[in-house]
Amino acid sequence: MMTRLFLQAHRTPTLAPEEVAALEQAIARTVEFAARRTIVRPNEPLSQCTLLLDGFVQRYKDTPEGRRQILAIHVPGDFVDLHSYPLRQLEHHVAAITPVQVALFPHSAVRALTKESATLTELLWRSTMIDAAINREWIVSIGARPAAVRLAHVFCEMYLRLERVGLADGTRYALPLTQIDLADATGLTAVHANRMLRQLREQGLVEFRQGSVEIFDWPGLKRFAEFDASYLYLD
Amino acid sequence: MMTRLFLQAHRTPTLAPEEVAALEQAIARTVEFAARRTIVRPNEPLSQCTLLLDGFVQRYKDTPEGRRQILAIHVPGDFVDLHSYPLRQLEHHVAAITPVQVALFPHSAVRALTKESATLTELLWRSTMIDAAINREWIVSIGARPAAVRLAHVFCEMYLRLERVGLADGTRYALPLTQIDLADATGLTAVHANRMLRQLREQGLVEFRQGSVEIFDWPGLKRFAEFDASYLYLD
DNA sequence: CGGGGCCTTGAACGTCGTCAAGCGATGTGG
DNA sequence: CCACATCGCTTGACGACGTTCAAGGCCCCG
Repeated sequence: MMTRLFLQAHRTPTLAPEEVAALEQAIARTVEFAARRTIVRPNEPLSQCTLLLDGFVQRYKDTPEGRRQILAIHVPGDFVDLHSYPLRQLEHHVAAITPVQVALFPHSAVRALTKESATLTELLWRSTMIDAAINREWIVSIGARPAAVRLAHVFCEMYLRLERVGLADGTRYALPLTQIDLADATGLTAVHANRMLRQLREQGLVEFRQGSVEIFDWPGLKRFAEFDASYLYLD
Repeated sequence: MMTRLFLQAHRTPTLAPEEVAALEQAIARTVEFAARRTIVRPNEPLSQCTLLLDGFVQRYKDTPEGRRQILAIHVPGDFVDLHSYPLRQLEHHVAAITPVQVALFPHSAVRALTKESATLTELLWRSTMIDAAINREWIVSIGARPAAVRLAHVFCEMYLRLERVGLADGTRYALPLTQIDLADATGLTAVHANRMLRQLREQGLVEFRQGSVEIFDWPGLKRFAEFDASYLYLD
């Protein structure tokens, strides 16, 4: 059951057993990538989609001035580029953060799934729309929240997303990013991200160390981050 | 042909005549809204999608601190909330900017369309993914570009989107926003947006006055904005 | 043992936000 | 028909949040 984590993360709409089977059978093969390896390059014709089975993946763009903006951080159970099915190519990079294992769905198989079942169509489409909802929340964070709040917000979001696929251990979870990654995701410099992380730690809210997060005070962190989970559509 | 502008904006994949007809017949009715009226409220159950026929629409979120972040600006031919079909409710506001006319597609009709044609499914899905690609580019702008460049980038984007649906007159087009709206879209304050607009004007790149934009130097503006249109997927 | 990431901290600077005031246009009610 | 309020635009002065530049430490790896 390669699709187990995906279905655990996306429970609406509910699939019939034969729809689950069809989804499972749409997988052509699995592949592994080493840490920091590129998975998809911008503007190259694509013929398959990538479901993340294990490890962490990022999507990002670089600006001509040499700044990198991370657009999304993906956890196991996420389709990292399902949008390549309707778009046919992507305008951003997709790269492994850690060593990863992925399952590949040929576009032709995705198309076949949409023909077979309107419910399956809805589920796949929905998962790309939740991705977009996360993008929107990041716009709000980067555009309207001060640095420390942005970081706190990321820790809240990643906690819920990882917890949902069974990758949180109480209030602790692995988030194998560098402070540079975190800065590139939140529109900050690494220096300032570092200072804000210290502040969050000293406030007793959350600690980020060596790629892992420990939440000391979940209600306090949520309050500080102005975190409202409705954008994750967990229902 | 209510769907004319939508099909003009989205030419890939190409529909067969009967698919165009099916799309057209999925419209239940048209409705008008006065300027600045709310069209969709967050977290309310939705049963239809809204295609913008005429006028401008914004999507936004408010933070507890009272800052408003605009997430998207929609022009005629845009489906402003097609994502409500798979999501069933939205986590943000949708509101008219100007007086608008919209066409309503019941979710049941959208579902029927996805059953009828995989190509239609792909087209509708694709339009929501282009929306998401625009969200991503806004993340880059807000996260990694200085104020003046952000504004210049918006003017480039809106020019191409409006030009595609025949709403640009040479290098001039209507963009009926206030400076406050522009600031809320770019993560700036109105005061600073005002100063940067003056700078762009004095640099001879672009002028924004009374809800309309005139581009004086398109190549220069594109260069200044680091504008790469591939995220609009115009093919 | 040397080199390169990554993290950490300090100091100085600058972009952008805040506060404040004034202007013109619009609209509403006395 | 005028008085007054409201809204958007504009500009100045000041302050702050975040960046830049710089240096040093730690750790891993070749």
